Amino acid sequence: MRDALARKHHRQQALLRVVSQQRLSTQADVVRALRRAGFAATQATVSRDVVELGLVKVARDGTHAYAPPSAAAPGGGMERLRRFCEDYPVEGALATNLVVLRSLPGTANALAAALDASRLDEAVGTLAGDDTVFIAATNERHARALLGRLTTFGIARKGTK
Amino acid sequence: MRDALARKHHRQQALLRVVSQQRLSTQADVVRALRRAGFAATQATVSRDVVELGLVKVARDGTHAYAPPSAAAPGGGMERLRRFCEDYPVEGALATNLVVLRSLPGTANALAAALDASRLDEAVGTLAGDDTVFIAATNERHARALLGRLTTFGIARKGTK
DNA sequence: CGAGAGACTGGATAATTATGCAACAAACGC
DNA sequence: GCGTTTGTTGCATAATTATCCAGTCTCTCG
Repeated sequence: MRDALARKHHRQQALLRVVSQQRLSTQADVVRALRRAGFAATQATVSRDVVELGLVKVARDGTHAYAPPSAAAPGGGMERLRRFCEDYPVEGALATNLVVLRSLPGTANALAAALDASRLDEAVGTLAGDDTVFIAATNERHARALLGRLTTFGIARKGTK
Repeated sequence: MRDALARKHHRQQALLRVVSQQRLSTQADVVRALRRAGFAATQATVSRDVVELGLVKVARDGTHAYAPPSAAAPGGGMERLRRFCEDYPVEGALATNLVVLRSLPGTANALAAALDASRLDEAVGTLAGDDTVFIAATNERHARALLGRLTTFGIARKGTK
């Protein structure tokens, strides 16, 4: 399944790119743009990606267009998290409404700080130990969504569910 | 037609208000919220208002919700606060008679200054740290009212509401 | 005053988006 | 290995949103 995960990640990256560059007013447009970029996906998949990436559909000058989340546009605090995940191997697991992340010993606080700076909507609070971070979500559904978003930063899903 | 114009304006104001205060995930929800606020309108009209006001439908926490773009109604010396909230994501929470706001690291003082300049009646005093601002109200009732007003500026309510 | 233009709205419906379901692939535990 | 669990996707379709069109109201001009 590593294949599928990698494909998904690449597709979502491409998705962010095309929506920020072009004016795409429907998901069908997005599908076409992705196809031109070499990614095959259906409208259903795009719809799910939109949720996971937190994209918005804005109404502007009488028309509509998809856009990246405003927080991500000005290079919001998420850049730090992204860099962290590039520098260190981080694994994420689900425990009901809790997302449990494990990184290298001594780096948990830095990771938690980066998470806080990212202002992830689903996160109610974070708690860091030495190499482990707990992220509390309001419920299992949100925790699941949160972990999904984190994988877009390069965090690897770990079993133990 | 003066009537119709005024009605439209009032409705759109109410629309901005309900959308920034509640989590409305469909236009049908919006219609119901408006009706509770004393405004009759159909989904078709709401759809048009959404375009006119530049509202966005954001995907968050795995669900969807309408939100103000970053523009809202006019105010007094509150313009600075409004602009601040447009530029930075600010979250507000309630702690008895205290309103706790969190913004991006290093911006708390600017936020507090903007709050002071707004001369909010309910605020007895403000105290800024690095990314957090405390606003003291005389009592819980006032704190609650204050947070409600702040949400009309685009400050997101944090916590179970 | 009556005709015409322009603004706003709702009903009906076309267009678009979200989701239940099933299929399949990978990872885990035994 | 083999059964179980989790994750991703497409298809079909339900749910939601945008828009066409007609009706009403008001203002303006002749």
